[in-house]
Amino acid sequence: MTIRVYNTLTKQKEPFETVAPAKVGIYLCGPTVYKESHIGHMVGPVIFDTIKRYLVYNGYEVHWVVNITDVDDKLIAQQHERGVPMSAIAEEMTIDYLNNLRALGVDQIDRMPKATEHIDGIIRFTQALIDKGYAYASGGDVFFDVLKDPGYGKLSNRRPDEQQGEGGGAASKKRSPGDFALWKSAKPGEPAWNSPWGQGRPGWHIECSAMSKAILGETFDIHGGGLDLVFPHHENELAQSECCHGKPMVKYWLHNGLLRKGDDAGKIGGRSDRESPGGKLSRSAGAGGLADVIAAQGGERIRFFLLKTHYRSTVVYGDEGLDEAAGNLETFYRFFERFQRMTGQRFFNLPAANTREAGNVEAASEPLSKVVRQLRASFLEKMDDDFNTGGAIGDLFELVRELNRHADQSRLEEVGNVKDPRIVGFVEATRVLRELSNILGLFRSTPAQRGGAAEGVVPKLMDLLIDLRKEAREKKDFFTGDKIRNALAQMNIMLEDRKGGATEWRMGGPS
RNA sequence: GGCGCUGUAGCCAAGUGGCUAAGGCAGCGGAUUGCAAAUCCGCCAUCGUCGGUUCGACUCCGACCAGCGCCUCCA
Repeated sequence: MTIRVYNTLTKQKEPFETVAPAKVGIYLCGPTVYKESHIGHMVGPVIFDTIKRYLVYNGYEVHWVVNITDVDDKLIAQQHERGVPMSAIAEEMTIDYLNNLRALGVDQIDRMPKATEHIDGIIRFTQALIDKGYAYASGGDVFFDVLKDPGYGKLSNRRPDEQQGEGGGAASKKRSPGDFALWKSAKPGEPAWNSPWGQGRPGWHIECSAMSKAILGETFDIHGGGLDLVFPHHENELAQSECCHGKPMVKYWLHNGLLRKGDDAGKIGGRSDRESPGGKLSRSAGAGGLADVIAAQGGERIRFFLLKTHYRSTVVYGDEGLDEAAGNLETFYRFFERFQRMTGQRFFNLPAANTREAGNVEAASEPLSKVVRQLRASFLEKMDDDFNTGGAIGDLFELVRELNRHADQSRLEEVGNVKDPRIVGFVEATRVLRELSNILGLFRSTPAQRGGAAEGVVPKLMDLLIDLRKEAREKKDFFTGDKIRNALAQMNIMLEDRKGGATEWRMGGPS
C-alpha cells in the first residue's frame, strides 16, 4: 500500500513521503528547443505522465513542471547557422515538442516555464550565491565554486577535484576546473540581458534551480530527468540550490534509463550523429523526425512500447520492439471490439474508478469478480514498487485473458440481451481493466492507427464481397468463398467470421 | 583511469532468501471453425561463471567473464 521509489541520491528504494501532506511537486528537465525532438525526449515525459497519473489516482494533489530551455549555446549556434532569431527557433521547436507530447498521450503537465521568462529570478539567484560566497564573478562571467560546497558530488558520487570541467576560453577564468558557469557574458550579436556583471545570459544549470524555486519552492518532492543528466546538470543544480537555500532541494531524484538504437550500438540524441556511422534508425522506427515516426507508428504504440520496460532500464529502440508492441496492442484492441459486440457498449466510454479508494470495492464471490480483484491488487502492488509498469502490464494481459475466458465459457456472444445479468456482470468486471489502463494512460480513446472501416466506397465494396462469399458458403461452395477470402488476404485485408454468420474485415495484421 | 548499470527460456521482459521463477512474442499439442482468423486450454527456464555467508540463494557478499552508460552544456 505504501509507494516506494528508487532515489538516485541514496541509491535505494525509499517509502514515498511528501514534503507537504498529500501534495506532490514534480520537476522534470525538459528539452533545449534548438531542433526537433527525437524519441529519446519522450521517455521522461511518458513515465512521469504515468507517475503523475498514479499519484493522483492515489489521492495526491500533484503539480508537475516541465521546463523549456530556450536560451543556450546550441540555440545561438542555430541562430547563426539558419539566420533566424533564437526566439523564433525556440518557438518553432517548442511547438514540435508539444505536438509530440500530445501524440503520446502526455497531457498531465501543469506548467512549462521558459528560461527566458525567469531571467530576473536567475540573476537574483546568482547574486545570492555570490553574496554567500559560493560563486564569483570573473571577466563578465559568474562561476560556481565547487570547492566551497562540501556536499558537491553527492548525487553523482564524484570528487570535485577530479572534474575535468569544460575547456576552452572559460577555463582560464575559473578558480578550479570543476567550476561551472552561472552567467555567461555575451559576445556581440548574441542574445543578451542586462545584469550586474554586464550583458550576458544564464548558464545551463541555473535556470532549473531558479524556476523550480519559483514554482515549486525551495524544497520539493521529485526531480526527474534522463540518467545522462545526473552529472553534471543535476549535480550542479543540487549544489546551487542547496548552497543558496541551506536546505535540501529535492526529496527524491528519479532518473529514467536511456534509449539505445536497436540495429547497432549507436546512441540516440546527443552529439553523436557523426560519431556513430552505423547508427541509423530504420525508416519506420526513426528516420525523418519524431513526428514522422509517430505518424507511422501511432502514439499509443510508442507509449506502450516505452511502458513495457521498467523506466530505469535501458530500452533498445527499434522495429523489433515496436512490432511486438503493435501485436500486443492488437490483443487489447480485439478485446475491446469483442466487448462492444457482446455488450453494445464502447470500452472507451466505460466509466471507471479514478481513485484507488473508489476502485477498491469488495470482490463478489463469483469467480470472475474474484480473479479480477486479485489482478487489480497485483497491478497496484507492482505500481507501488517504484512504478513497475512492465510488471503491471503483465497483469493487464492476464486480466484480458480472464475476461476472454469468461466470455468463452459463459457463451456471452449468445446472450443477446445487454440487460442480462451475465452481461451486466461482465461489464462490471471490464470496468477494472479500464480503471487500470487509465493509470498507464493507455486505451483512453479509439485507436487512431487501426485499420477497419475506411471511408468512401471501400466499405460498400467490402459489404458486397462479404455478401457474395456468404451466399457461396451457404451453398457449400467453399471454393468460391475461400477464393474471395484469399484474394483479399493478398491485399492485406483479413476476414473474420463471427458466430451467428456475421463477417467482419480489417486491414492488415498486427504489424 | 574514475563513477555507475546490466547479464532470467529461441527473442523481449517482471520478480523473490525457502510454496508451482509473472507476462508477451515465436514454437509445439489440443478445443472451437466447412477451412481460416480471433479466443480459450496445455507444453516450453533452475535465473552469466566460480567461490562465500546461510538450515536453505536465482535472490546477500566477493572474484571473474561479458555487454552497456556517464565522466564532453545529450532526455
